[in-house]
Amino acid sequence: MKDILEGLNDAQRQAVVCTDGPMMVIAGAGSGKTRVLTYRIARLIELGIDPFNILALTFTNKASREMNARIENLIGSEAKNVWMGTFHAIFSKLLRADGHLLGYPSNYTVYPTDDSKNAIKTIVNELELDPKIYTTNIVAARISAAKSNLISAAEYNDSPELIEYDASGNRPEMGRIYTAYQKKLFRSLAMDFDDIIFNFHILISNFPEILEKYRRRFLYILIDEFQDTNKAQYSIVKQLTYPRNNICVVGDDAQSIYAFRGANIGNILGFQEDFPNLKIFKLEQNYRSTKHIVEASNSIISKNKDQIKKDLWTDNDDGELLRLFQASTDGEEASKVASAIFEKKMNTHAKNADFAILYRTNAQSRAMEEALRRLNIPYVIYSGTSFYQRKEIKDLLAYFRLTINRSDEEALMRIINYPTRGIGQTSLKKIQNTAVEQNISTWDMLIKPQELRNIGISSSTIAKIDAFTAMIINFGNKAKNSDAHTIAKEIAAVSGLIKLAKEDTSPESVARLENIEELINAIGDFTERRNQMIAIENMGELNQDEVVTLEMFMQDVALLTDQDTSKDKEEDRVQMMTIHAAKGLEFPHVFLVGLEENIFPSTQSLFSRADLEEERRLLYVACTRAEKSLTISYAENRYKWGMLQQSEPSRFLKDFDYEHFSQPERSGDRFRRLSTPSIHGFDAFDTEKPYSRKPATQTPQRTEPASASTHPHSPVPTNATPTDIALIKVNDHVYHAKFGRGVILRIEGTGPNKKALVKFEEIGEKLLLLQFAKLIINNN
DNA sequence: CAGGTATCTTTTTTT
DNA sequence: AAGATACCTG
Repeated sequence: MKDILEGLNDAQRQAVVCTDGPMMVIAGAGSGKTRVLTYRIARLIELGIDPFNILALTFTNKASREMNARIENLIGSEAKNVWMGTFHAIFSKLLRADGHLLGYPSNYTVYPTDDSKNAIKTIVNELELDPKIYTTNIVAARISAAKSNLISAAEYNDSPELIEYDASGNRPEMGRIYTAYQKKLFRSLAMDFDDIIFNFHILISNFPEILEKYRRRFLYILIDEFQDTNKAQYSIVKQLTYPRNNICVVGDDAQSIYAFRGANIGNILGFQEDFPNLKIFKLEQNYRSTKHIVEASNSIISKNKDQIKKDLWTDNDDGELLRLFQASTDGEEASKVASAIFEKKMNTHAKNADFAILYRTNAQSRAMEEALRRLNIPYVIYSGTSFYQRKEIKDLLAYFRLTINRSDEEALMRIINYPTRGIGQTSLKKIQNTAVEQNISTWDMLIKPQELRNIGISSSTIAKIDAFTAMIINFGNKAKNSDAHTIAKEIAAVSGLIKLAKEDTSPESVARLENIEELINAIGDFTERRNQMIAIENMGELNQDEVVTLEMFMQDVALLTDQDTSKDKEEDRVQMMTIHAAKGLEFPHVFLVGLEENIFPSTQSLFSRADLEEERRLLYVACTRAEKSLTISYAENRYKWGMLQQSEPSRFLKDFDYEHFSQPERSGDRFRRLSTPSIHGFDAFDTEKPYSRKPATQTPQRTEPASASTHPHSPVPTNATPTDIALIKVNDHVYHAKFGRGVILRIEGTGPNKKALVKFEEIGEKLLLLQFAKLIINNN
């Protein structure tokens, strides 16, 4: 026990020692929060708490794996028995056990985002609604928000507020779509990500005996990144921990970056009200970064209004000054980053893995990749879900999914005619419609030849359908008794997917084949690992009944988003990822690229202070990842959708305290640009300015675009409808914009930099780069 | 019904 | 620039 407490500072130790009752740790960036969590769990176990009674919830698989490893380091293999995982991983597992009470079998499918969006698209189609109004993304976001806030489809349709909201947004049918969507999911015996949380909440709310069971099981509950929990998650945890209230939450409001997913910062603020005898600990000493980095980061976050007062400090050295540079294009930015890494490696003998390149959006990785490759610097991209989103992988997974759950409609539709086997759109549409009418799954229709004949499917088509269903049934029978690796290989071959990939000899197709092989290998690894675990549990005796099935693999797969696919683990590579993915991680040298308006902050966050503050917290997260050095950059021009577009430096750059920066590399003149107010009209709603700070370099000077009179235009009145849509008329083209009702006042500039000054009722004037405007404005 | 070509749409962020 | 989709032809 002594050992465990050693090496902790006072605040950390107090938090670790306090084992019972509700407690909250407000932990600044790099203050040893994971340390507190892992030591606390280790201590609980040493005090004699059964690890099976401890529930530790995280937000990423990566975080839970790391924590598990660290606990194992402290106390050995008992750590494995802790219930540790993401909210989704843990509750989906529990739903496999008890979901039958809600009508879900244990082999229900988890729909990845793509599939739920596809289902929504189908529904909008079926209900004959306008897909331009009911766009998949908007509908998906509404449904997701509803579930995160524990609003069922029925409640949604009963809520005057929501009805009013949707009506005023010109989307009165939203509730109907939600209802149809849930019905469709249930018919497919599928849940989307939000359903996992939502349904588990229903389960414990409607079945007291189940709630009681879990209350007795989870005597101690710990939550990492508490600031990222949404209402549904919080409600579950609150119920589970009652009446013992042995709950420990760890978080940092300054690092809340998942509001878009329903994360509710109010959970942190309200926690104290829910647990009056709460003990609060603050970790404010940063062990990770140099003084310059900590202080520069503080200067950023201090510009936010909504925050819990905190004073992050460090005892570490001043370290290097931060660097900021400008490049003329995204390509040049990438080359500069690559050469900087190259040089630093030469000068300091740093390893590749000491470097991280962070960006706001995944799309920015490409330029970086090319530059690194040119200099032969090895890299790895942590791009969340990308492997599982490749077409060939989704195809093969769809075969697996259908093998396990034949009601899985998205999987069925994806592969019933892929590779092509002569089952066409028209027949399928007919079959699907009939299935919907009879409220059975499409699969159940497919296996009724008589019914198919009745609705006019030709006998040759029926024969093809029979062959297909027979194949899947055959897979299903074999999958029950053979191990995952064997059946996976068989499915890949028999389905014809491998043959299809081999027919084509293009490099892309070769890559596809490799991906298929990689997935199959991953399943092989999985099978082996599980077999070993089973063998250990059985003391080496191999029990014939215990086969590692494909179903076991598939239960994990939808929830894996990290790169969990075995390949090249600890190799020495430069790491590239989005800032979101970097949360919780640290790197000696960080390059933060693309600090430009409309990227960072993102276009979609420009119109509310809350969104803008979330972007600023994201910047704070990015900066605090760095241990020794931090280099920030932006490009003046950037390729977007294949077009070179002008970019402006991010407004956030002027939030930094420049005494922590070295002089820009060539001319002092560059800082001047930083203070250029990026967009007219921002002032109209920017309640945060004026910022009271003295720039290290000279005072901002507006570099105004070409005079307004270049292209005199009479105001174009809008047909403003009571929606959030503006009509913008430019050169005889009429566009719909999503900024609110507006009128174009004038056009400025020419060529690629042409801008329109638009007056919006809600937010005042805004200068839209027309090229850019085209992107966010749908042509009517 | 399949395969080709022309046109359109897309980008926040993640479980 | 790339992937999805709509349309067209055999």
